[in-house]
Formats: sequence, structure tokens, C-alpha cells
Amino acid sequence: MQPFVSYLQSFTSIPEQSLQALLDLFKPVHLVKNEYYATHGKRAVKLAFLDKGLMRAFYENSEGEEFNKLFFRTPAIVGAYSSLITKTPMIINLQCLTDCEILEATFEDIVALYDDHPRIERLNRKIAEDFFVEKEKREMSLVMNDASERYELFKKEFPGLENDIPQYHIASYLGITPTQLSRIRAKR
Amino acid sequence: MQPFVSYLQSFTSIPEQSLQALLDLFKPVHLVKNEYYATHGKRAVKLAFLDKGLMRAFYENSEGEEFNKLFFRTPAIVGAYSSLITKTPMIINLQCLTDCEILEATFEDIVALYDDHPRIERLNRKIAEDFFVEKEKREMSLVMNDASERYELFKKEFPGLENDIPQYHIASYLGITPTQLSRIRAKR
DNA sequence: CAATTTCGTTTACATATGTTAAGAAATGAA
DNA sequence: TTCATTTCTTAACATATGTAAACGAAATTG
Repeated sequence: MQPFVSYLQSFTSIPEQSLQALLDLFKPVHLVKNEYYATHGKRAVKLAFLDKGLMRAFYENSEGEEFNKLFFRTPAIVGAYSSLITKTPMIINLQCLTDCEILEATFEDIVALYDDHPRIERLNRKIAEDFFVEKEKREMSLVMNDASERYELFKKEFPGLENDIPQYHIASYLGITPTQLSRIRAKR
Repeated sequence: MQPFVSYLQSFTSIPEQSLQALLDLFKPVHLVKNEYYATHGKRAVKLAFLDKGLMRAFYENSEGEEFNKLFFRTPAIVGAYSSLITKTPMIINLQCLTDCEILEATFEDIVALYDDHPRIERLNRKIAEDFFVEKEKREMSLVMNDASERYELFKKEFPGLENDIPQYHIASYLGITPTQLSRIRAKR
């Protein structure tokens, strides 16, 4: 639980009693490589802390093409956040790129803590704000940078990750084909 | 204040006393067409409710090229949200596309209410969540849809707006040049 | 270790979009 | 209303990226 607690406290300090109430909701789960943690179409009910391993979030269009949206490395919160918030079916998929250890809780159980534990709601607020800021960064990058610049940014944001996952996952994250990524890599 | 109150209550119900404390922080301001409400490089300190008018948020790269990020129509909250949250300089600019009436408050004053008014913090949480969901939608659209599809989505999301603003603003929002938008429009 | 599959690169060609420039149309100012 | 400015469209050409296919390298599996 230690990395999880540190991660949470990095957002805002949480009183011991509230923290304990929150931690009690999380149970460890082991996932194997390539296993899906979430599948689009269903409604998300759980969210998790990624304690060990590597995951990806991706969209899928009607032709079955995949579009990587984000990579998760520890420490991180993983889950179909939009689906949890809006209570509508998930649009994204979450898949393990390696074996993973997660701590999992039911989102509604967390929300139920808010009235008695305002610091937990504050934690959620901070996390939502942080998610928003990250998303805005990526939006800006998609709009302002070309694929070659986005590749450089990717390497900065996920140092070393390029060696741990197939090139086609990176290409998908960059919004280009593996062919084009190969061309960009060949240039320098 | 009525549209503002309705807008806030649409996120979560707020007790009379907390609502009043919040409303007291907001002062009406009039802005004229083309006026900047926020300029990149400075730190944002205020946020506002757009009561009347039309605004745009846009990025600017080092060559001075502009990239529209979002259009705001009433009712909406306008502000450099990322800058307020992270307390770092703004990356975006906010500019009036028409004369505007806004209600403006200092963000820190709002945050200062949270300890005594948990429902105000809840409101902020809900708004942050909502912003995140909207941003994720736009990210998905940028990644999965081509410019022509994004144009159709734009027309659905901002009905009628195409007639109120120059085409080049729409092109910028879609991530293409006015030339390309013109071609897309000519096709059907 | 050998066989099979997966992955990355390259090539040739197609397409969407960018760039520049010109002119037409619309808008705003005098 | 007239003139000047801004906006929109179109054309010609350039470029980034997509598609499809082939091939060799790397990884996986039996």
C-alpha cells in the first residue's frame, strides 16, 4: 500500500481516519499480460491504482482500428474515468501491456465517503483537476505539433518506454501509421 | 445572476448560505468585441461566468500562428483553468468574439470557501470532472475523425455558430487551414 | 534449436492537407 | 453609396502521411 499512499498524499494531505476508510475499499488484483481491464460498451464501476506493470488505454472505431490514447506506468490511477463520472458506457478499452498488480475499488463506494470525509472529496477534486491539465496538454500537442515533434515529446514524457513496447503502439499514440513512424525514425 | 445560479445548480445542489457566499465573490464586467480577457504568459488569477456574448480560447505558437481550442457560448465558465490550478503562466489566450457580459471572481477567493463550504468544493469537483469529460471527447475526435468529420461534429456541437464567426476561426478549431475547410465545404 | 509468427523497415503509389497567390464576395467605414 | 478592408474561394504546386505489399529481423513457441 505504501506507493499508493504516497501517490495519494502527493495530491493533498489526508487525515489518518479518512485515509484508512479509503484504503479499506481497495483490494489487490493480479492481471496478466494482454488481459483487458476494461472493455468499451460496458459501464465502468471500478477504478484502480496501478502498482506494478504497464497498461494502455485505447479507442476503437467501427472498423476495429485501434487508437492509443494513453500509457499508464506506475504510479497511476487507471480506469474509465469518463464512464465512472457520467455513468454512461465506456468508450475506451484498458489493456495490460505486461503483467500488472493493481489495487481495485468500486467507484460508488469512494463517492459514498465524500459526505463524511471531505478530504477524500478534495482528493478527488485534485485528481480531476490534474487529469484535466494532462488532457489539455495532450490536446495542445495534437493540435500544434506535427507527428515528428509529438514523437520527441513522447520520448520525453515516457522515457525508456519506446524500448518496452512495440513501435505500432507508439505510432498509434502519435496518431500515425507504423510506416510513417518508421520514416520519422529513419530521418535522424 | 439568475442564469448563473441555474448553471451552477445544474452541477450539484448548493445550500442557500454557501451559494450566497459564492455569488458575493462575482462582479459584473463588460468586455468589448476583440478584447482579450486573458493573455498567455501571465498567470491567471480570475475566472468568470459568461453571461452574454461569445469568446474563444486559442493557443499561439512561437511563430505567432493561432490555434483555436474552444468556443464559449453562454452559459459557460471561462478562464485559463489550467493556469489557475497549476499556478503556472497561461498557455492559452481568451478573446471576445462579440461584446460580452461576464461575472468575474478571484479564483483564490473561491478556493478559500472550500473548508467552510464543502458543497462549493463539490461544485468545483463536478465542474472539473465535466471539463475532463469534454476534453476527452475532443481528444478522441482529434485522433479518430478526419477534418471533414470534425466539421460535421463542430456543426452539431455549436449549432448556428458557423454563421456567427469567420470561417478561419472554424478552420483553426478543426486543425486545418481555411483553404482546406473551403474545399471540404465545396464537396457538399 | 528449428519453425513459426510477429514486428519494423522500405518501396511505390494514392490522398489529404499545406502554401502561395489571385480574384471574387462580403463587410465595414467614410 | 462608395471605397477600402476583410474574408472566402479557387488553382497550382509541394509535402506529410496513408495504403499495400514485400522482405528481413526479432521474438516466440514447440
